[in-house]
Amino acid sequence: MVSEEIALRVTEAATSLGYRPNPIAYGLRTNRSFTVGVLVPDLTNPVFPPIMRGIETTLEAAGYTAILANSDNDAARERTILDAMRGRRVDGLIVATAHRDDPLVAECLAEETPLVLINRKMEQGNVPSVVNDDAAGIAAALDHLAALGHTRIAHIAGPLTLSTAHARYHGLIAAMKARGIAVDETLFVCCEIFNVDEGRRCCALLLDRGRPFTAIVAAHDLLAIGCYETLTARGLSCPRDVSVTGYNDIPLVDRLNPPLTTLRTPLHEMGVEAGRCLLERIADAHAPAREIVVRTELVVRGSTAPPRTALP
Amino acid sequence: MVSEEIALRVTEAATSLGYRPNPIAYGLRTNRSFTVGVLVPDLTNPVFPPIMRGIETTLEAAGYTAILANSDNDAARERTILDAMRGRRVDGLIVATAHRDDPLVAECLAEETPLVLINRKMEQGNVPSVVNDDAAGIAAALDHLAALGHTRIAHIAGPLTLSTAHARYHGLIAAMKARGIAVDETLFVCCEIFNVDEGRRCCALLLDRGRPFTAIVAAHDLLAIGCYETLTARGLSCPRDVSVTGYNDIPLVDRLNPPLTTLRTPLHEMGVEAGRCLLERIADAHAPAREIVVRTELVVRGSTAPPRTALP
DNA sequence: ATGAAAGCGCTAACAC
DNA sequence: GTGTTAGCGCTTTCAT
Repeated sequence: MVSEEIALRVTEAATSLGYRPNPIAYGLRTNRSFTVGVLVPDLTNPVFPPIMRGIETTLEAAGYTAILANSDNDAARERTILDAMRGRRVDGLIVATAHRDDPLVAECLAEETPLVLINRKMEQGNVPSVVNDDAAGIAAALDHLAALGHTRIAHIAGPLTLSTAHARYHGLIAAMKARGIAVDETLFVCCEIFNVDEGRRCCALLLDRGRPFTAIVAAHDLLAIGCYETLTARGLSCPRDVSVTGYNDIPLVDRLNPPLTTLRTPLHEMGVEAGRCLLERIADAHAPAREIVVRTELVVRGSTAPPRTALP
Repeated sequence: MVSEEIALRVTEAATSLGYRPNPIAYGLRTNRSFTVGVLVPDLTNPVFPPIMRGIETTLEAAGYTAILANSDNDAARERTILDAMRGRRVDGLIVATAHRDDPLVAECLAEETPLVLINRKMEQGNVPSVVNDDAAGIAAALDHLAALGHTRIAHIAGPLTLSTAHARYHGLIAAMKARGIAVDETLFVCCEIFNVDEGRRCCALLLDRGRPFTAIVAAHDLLAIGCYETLTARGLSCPRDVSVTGYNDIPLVDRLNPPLTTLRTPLHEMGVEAGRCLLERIADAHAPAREIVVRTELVVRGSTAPPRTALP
């Protein structure tokens, strides 16, 4: 309607004058912030940075930015953060802290805040989520150990209120049963958090129980590293005395002594999918809640070997 | 002026009705977003998560939230991100990607955007920054190696456009001179990025030059890890044939084979300080630009030992 | 089709 | 002091 040239000159003038459309004003009017909240337990856990980058990749392309917060596994903090994020009018939420039955998530859902769980899923409620195939992953670890000849297998599980921990725990039991391996629940212990200290503590607990075992399936690489330490402290050698497997294949575990046999999860890809899934929900709050399951791959390294003799 | 009870009832009613002050409207009116932008090269580099957490700690207490972006060391991306952040009307910027002479930073400064550099500083321009004492750190590494008896010492530096790399490079040379150790610049090589691949490549380069050395001072832990790999690949042993030191003490380097001798930098604290410093600048854009220098501590582990014989 | 005006939720400036 | 109003920069609605 107006000449091309004029249009161009106007645009030029605008930029040269330093004009930038103000997203705050835009947001006020349209009631959107083009911001999404990402809630993780602790960014320092090496699984989260790649996930964050994946999320960023997707969101950025769609003009969204992420605001990140760490809950440190503290429900009160989680509540504060979630409130603050909703107060800031985030357009959606990506939550990596959810428990299998999480009132905070339920609340967000009730308020119709678009929400996607990552590395977590809800027991019920039809919440979109991105997870890896925990049962298959843990079964692969078990298969590997069984093939090496292990039959007395211990498990350090995560807190069973977390879906991943729950799925790995029950997946392992199911896999053991399927393969005719005796399930001795005194060889199963649950940690409180996925970190090295807890791995150390749980491994000691296992050893102190006095029931013989030749392998430990840990529900997280950091737990496996804790096992390394306790084993060393007790004068035991991995893999000679005890084989250990981890979960997630975080950076540098391939260079530990011994290199850790673990399950590789495509963390970046999970982040990408979570972002995509959230954008879908933002576009249509009543879109069907998809559950995206990514593949997990066993990476065999030096921490697993045939059993020498049952311990202790 | 109005009765306590009424006031309480009003507040109650407000919350029960789900009222939340709208920060978007607030921001539109006051021209503040209570948001700061944090720009890092790559969150996946283990130095950044603790820094982020430190930043978060400070900002959160002051009611600010951080939006994070990764530049992947790409100047064009950096520009896009910075534009996007300023477009979003961030109240300030924390930048970990700056070069010693960075036009983008200069531009932000010219626009009077409050800005703090972290783990970087500018050659000139009086920009507030939080850094560790690179010269002292690298000198501590050198002292340690010298005390072990090393005299032929190689250095894998970072890109010299980065202030940390620059300070470590020149700090090392100064320290060598001060101790009467011959400075052979053919034993110095600069990498392009701080990562394992570059460490591998640079170590190979050093070996291929054919000048004998018994120790490598790497400007980053990831570079040191790359050295491990090349040394192993060439049939050399660390620390028997070559001692290696890193920088930053990132997680798990204490559990490598051998455990890495490195310099511990208080990353979380640096984040906290950067946040604090930025808040100061936001409160008063013309506050004096402080340069905060945190202490660095040498952590001696298994990757350094007395020299056996000069290589190759 | 095009242009004018109202209003998003809040605060700051202004009268009273 | 206290209550009212204008207006932040944008979109959307409503006249024209």
